[in-house]
Amino acid sequence: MAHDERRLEVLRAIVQDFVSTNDPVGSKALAERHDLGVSPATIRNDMAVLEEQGYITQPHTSAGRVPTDKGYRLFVDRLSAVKPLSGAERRAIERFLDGAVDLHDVLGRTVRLLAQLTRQVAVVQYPTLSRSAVRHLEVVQVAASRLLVVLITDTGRVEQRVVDSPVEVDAGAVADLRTLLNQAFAGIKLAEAGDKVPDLLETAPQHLRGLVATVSTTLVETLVEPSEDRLVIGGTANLARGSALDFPGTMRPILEALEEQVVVLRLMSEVDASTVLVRIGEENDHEALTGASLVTVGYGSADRSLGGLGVVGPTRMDYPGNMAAVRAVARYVGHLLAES
Amino acid sequence: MAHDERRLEVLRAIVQDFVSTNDPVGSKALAERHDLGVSPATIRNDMAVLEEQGYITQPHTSAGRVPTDKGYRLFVDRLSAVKPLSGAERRAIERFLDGAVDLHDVLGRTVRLLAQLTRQVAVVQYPTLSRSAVRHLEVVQVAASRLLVVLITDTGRVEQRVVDSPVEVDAGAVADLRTLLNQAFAGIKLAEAGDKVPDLLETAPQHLRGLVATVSTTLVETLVEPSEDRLVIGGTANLARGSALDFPGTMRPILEALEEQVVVLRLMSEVDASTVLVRIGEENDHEALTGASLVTVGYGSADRSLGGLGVVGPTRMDYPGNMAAVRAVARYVGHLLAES
DNA sequence: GCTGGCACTCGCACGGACGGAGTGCCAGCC
DNA sequence: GGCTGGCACTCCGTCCGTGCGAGTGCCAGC
Repeated sequence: MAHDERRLEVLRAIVQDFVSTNDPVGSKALAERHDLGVSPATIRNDMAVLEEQGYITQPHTSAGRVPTDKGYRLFVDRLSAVKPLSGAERRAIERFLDGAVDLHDVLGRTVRLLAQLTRQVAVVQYPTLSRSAVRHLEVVQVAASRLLVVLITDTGRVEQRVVDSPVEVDAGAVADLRTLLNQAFAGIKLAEAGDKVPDLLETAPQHLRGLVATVSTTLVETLVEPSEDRLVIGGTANLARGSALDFPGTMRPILEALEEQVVVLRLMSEVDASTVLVRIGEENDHEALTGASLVTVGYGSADRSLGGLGVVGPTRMDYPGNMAAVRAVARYVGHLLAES
Repeated sequence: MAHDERRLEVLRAIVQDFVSTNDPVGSKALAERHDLGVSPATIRNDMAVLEEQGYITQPHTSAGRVPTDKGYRLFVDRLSAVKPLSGAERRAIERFLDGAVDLHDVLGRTVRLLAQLTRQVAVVQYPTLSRSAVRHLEVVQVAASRLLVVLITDTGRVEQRVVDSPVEVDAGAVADLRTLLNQAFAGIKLAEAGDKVPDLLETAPQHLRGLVATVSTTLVETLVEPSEDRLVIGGTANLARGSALDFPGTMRPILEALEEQVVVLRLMSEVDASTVLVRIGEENDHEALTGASLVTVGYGSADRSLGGLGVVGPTRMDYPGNMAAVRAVARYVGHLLAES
């Protein structure tokens, strides 16, 4: 069994060296840079086995070895210790995020912070609407038969919809509508808001029914759609850093996938706040991302995940470091949003 | 003078050919592809003059000529006819933008549309806050001494601020505060909101003064800052399209400048709705953008510019096409926002 | 089961040769 | 005076052959 253990040690060394140098790593360099206690020849044997098992591969005969996706996976699952953040990094997180004036600002700072800490592309999801609850609904009249309805959630999101009323409305009707909507929906999770509509319609006074029906169905329909979930993306310049080195093809499909927010949103839908989720290369369903890795986690309080955040980078990334950064930032953002 | 005219014609041909092929263009190819009515030898003479005047240059001896920034400038100013959009493009604009549910959606669609039409990076600015007027202010209590103030502008922007009150407030105070704020600020341009604060404080009942002061100064201070103006950016994948071909250095500084929204916002501050503004290469103050060109224009109604939008791309871009697209989109967005 | 040695493979960098595209200039022509 | 065809020249990009170095696999020995 000592064999197996050393072999894993060799794999770890290969991953670490390759991540830091971006050169295929050979047996000699490995023996020099790591205290494996054996000679290059022995390492070569181990490498041959690792290659046969599919954990590493050589770009061409007589080049060093490079980890495969499977190799990275093993590394992440069994070989990487959680790397604690440095004090400076912790302080940076606080300094960066404190003083944000609103949700937009918090998430904007978060994405910049993450991009800076990890030197990767960072992605932050707005708190999911369907899991948010209504804090307040505001109705503003913008024209005789046109209303602007503003939804404020308990997570700080503010959404607006313009609704055309079937009939002209006056100030009194607007006030009544506001009261009715708030009575019906305040404190209710958006995912469950639809269930309240029948009740609401019943209690509404006759002359307001049409208006209430229009407004409430518009709200429920357009706000619960997952496409309404939003993303903030930052640090795309980091993609261009190693460009040719990191992404053998081009980085274009990745940029496209990021702009196609739906793709990333689907990935985000799987996160939860307790574990950092790592997807490596081919593990990604989406074709454009098969050359990339994602490190994601949910943020929010213990009992309630608000949304996800994470980073996207080459498979050749510093997994322990990125996992630590993503987790730390998510925790801090979770606290921040729980407070407000 | 016939000389001069033909020389300009040669410059136009060079720009057009170079934009479409990305190869330095030689005298022979020019004579073949354009009806200039003279032989390559003559064209060579003209090219020598154009080069001496600084409109074109050769990457190296015995390569074709390439337009300089100055050459593009002349082309844009005197040689390019406004290229009308095709019917399909016009229809695309309408199809793409109609059906947007709110401001966020309108601008998101706009940026995607522009990126698609021009195949460049597109940038759209949110309606400037300082030029917007207050439509409504809403106050929601989130804790004993913490209020959420929501500002709705006549351009459809919704901004929120959390304000910590110096004293605990009750529901009545919140309602009074709401009324006071709306009385004071409704219809007022944000840029002038600061002037109203003293009046407001005077008319406020004694027991609300502290609260009103805190809230109104927070609003005025944080909302009038130009940094509060926002940008939507899209089509960054287009940067990667020609990458090495279009941007000799890397595209990284450009991505960085785009993320550094302040840079672009400053550029946007100069636009107005009547003329399309083109900045070519070195004409850009910002160093990272000296290899790029910007085509921008303001959007809004005739009497009032709300914000700017435009595209960023290599100096080697289709200026007439991009100018036409940018202008058409800006017009349509202007109408759309004027309605709501 | 580990190690040192050795032959082998292969990619890459270097350098010279070649071809092609394009130019500038000049003499002649309209 | 201006345009044109011809010509010599320049220089880039490509291709090919060589040498070098890194790295491997295998084998015999400890």
